[in-house]
Amino acid sequence: MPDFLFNNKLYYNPVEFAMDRIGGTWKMPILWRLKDRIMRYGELKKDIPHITHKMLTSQLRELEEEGFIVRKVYPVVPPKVEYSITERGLAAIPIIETIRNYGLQLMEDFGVGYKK
Amino acid sequence: MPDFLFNNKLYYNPVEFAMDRIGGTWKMPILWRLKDRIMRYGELKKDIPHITHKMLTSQLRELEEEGFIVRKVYPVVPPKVEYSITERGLAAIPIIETIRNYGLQLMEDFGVGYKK
DNA sequence: CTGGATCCTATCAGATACTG
DNA sequence: CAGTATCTGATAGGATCCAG
Repeated sequence: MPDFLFNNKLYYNPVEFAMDRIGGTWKMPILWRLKDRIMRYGELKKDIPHITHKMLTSQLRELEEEGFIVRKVYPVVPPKVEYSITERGLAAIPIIETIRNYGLQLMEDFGVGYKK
Repeated sequence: MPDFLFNNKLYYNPVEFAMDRIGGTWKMPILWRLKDRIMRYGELKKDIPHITHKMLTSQLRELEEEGFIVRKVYPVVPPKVEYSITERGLAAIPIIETIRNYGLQLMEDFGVGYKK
């Protein structure tokens, strides 16, 4: 598997490419919540624990630019913006589920307990 | 899904936990190469393009500490060290394969070509 | 041959303040 | 309500040098 370029960045393998699109701390949690419904910015913010305003905004921008979600702005006051998932975004859902199940299995293997 | 602690680090979900174990640029490439054979340090170094001495060493240490690989030292001069995969490491292989296939699919979807 | 330590840089991500 | 800008600390990763 040779190296390849995408957006002027050098990748060494397909795993790295995939993780650059949907990896990081927040992209999967966002896609997961949009998988079966449209949500407004504020809803996402309330629904995803710990995420900061800045991170939510920037991650939504990147997911939109790369075609995983769609942003729809209603020209009203106060502003209303809705986010929905695309075909490309939906294709990522089974992968997220797979990784999530593996994570649960690993947690059990490591004997990880929940914080009270 | 509540938060939980592992090694004094706070995790928000199982995906994050999994990616902290086998994510990053180098851990999957290393596990992948050990999946069906024992390899020496120098072999891994030669076989994984772009990896630096420091990163190979540190990633091997972490994978060993968390039980994904085993390190066997032969007390000879010059030193000989062999790395092999464990049951826990083998359990990660299908996940890596899944992500890899998804990455290939995404690359096609994005029309990514190879660097000559 | 294998490994450790040091220094340096780029990027990531949190906090905060400001805007229409 | 949603978004932008700036500052700053934390972390990942590369280059290089020394050691048994």
